[in-house]
Amino acid sequence: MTMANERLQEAIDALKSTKVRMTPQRHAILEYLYNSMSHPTADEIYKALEGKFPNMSVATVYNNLRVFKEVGIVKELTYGDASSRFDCVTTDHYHVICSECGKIVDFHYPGLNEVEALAKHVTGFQVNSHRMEVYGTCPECNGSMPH
Amino acid sequence: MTMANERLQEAIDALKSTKVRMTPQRHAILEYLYNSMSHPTADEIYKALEGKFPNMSVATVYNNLRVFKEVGIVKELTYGDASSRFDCVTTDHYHVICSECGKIVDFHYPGLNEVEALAKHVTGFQVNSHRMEVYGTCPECNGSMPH
DNA sequence: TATTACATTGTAATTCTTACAATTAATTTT
DNA sequence: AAAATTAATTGTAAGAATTACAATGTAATA
Ligand SMILES: [Mn+2]
Ligand SMILES: [Mn+2]
Ligand SMILES: [Zn+2]
Ligand SMILES: [Zn+2]
Repeated sequence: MTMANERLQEAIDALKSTKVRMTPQRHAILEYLYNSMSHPTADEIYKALEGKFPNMSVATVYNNLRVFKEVGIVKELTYGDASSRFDCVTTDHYHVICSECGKIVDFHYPGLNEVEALAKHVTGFQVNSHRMEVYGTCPECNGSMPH
Repeated sequence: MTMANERLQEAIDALKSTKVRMTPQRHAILEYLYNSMSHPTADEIYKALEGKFPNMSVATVYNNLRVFKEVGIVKELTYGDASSRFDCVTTDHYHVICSECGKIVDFHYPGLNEVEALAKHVTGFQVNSHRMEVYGTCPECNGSMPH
């Protein structure tokens, strides 16, 4: 069994332990998320599945992504004007985003606990999370790829 | 002369050195930004000025905020679903955001150059910036205020 | 003053997302 | 297995934020 399939199965099991029913659409959306290993938008998922589900509504994609978020098997990455992207890797990690082509690549970094602590100290806030992203250009876009 | 007025004057001078003309609407938007010292939305600015400029269009607010961004005297803070906020402090700083009431408070932290360097190293991206925000609840919202 | 360039206004269009009511499907009860 | 209940899907309308556009207005320049 592939890595992706294994994690997909875990997600399905997580859903089973709630009142959330498994449906063909739901399964397909999850399957797409876990196999793509990218960070697709709702519309990308919708378009990718319209061959298999010609009658599926875009509302179904949004509905289910919300359900998945609530259960905790998907995270939403929000951006300003552009549409949200969805990440089926819910363990802590950060993203590097290409300003040219929009590509998103995961990377890990030992927590920024100090930043949270300092913010708490200087502002008096009760701090519970942070968001961090790095921007730049990917190897394909800055012409530094060997060819 | 107050601090805010001093910085407002600098912004006006910065505009003078370009082809950007000073208009009453422009001046009022800048004045509001520099005096409020908050991080208002386009609509908040629009509403705050409609007494003084009953005929001002919301498009004018957006147009001018774009101009100010291009000149470099204003920064846009983008969020997922919610509307953008605008910051007339363009020097490097981070924000703590209250999840309850939306309040945004500035704080400083010695640059996260290491994070950028690591991201570059592990992803091969040409890195040029990052975004970081801390989330929590403000003293007013978490009931820890003396009263 | 005439010309030109830039700015404002009002409104329509666009994009992403959610709301809603009707229909369909899955689960539970009988 | 049939009936009753509950949840999910669908199609479309509505919402909110932002931008596009054409007409009008104002400032700078010749
Ligand atoms: Mn990711
Ligand atoms: Mn700020
Ligand atoms: Zn790229
Ligand atoms: Zn608060």
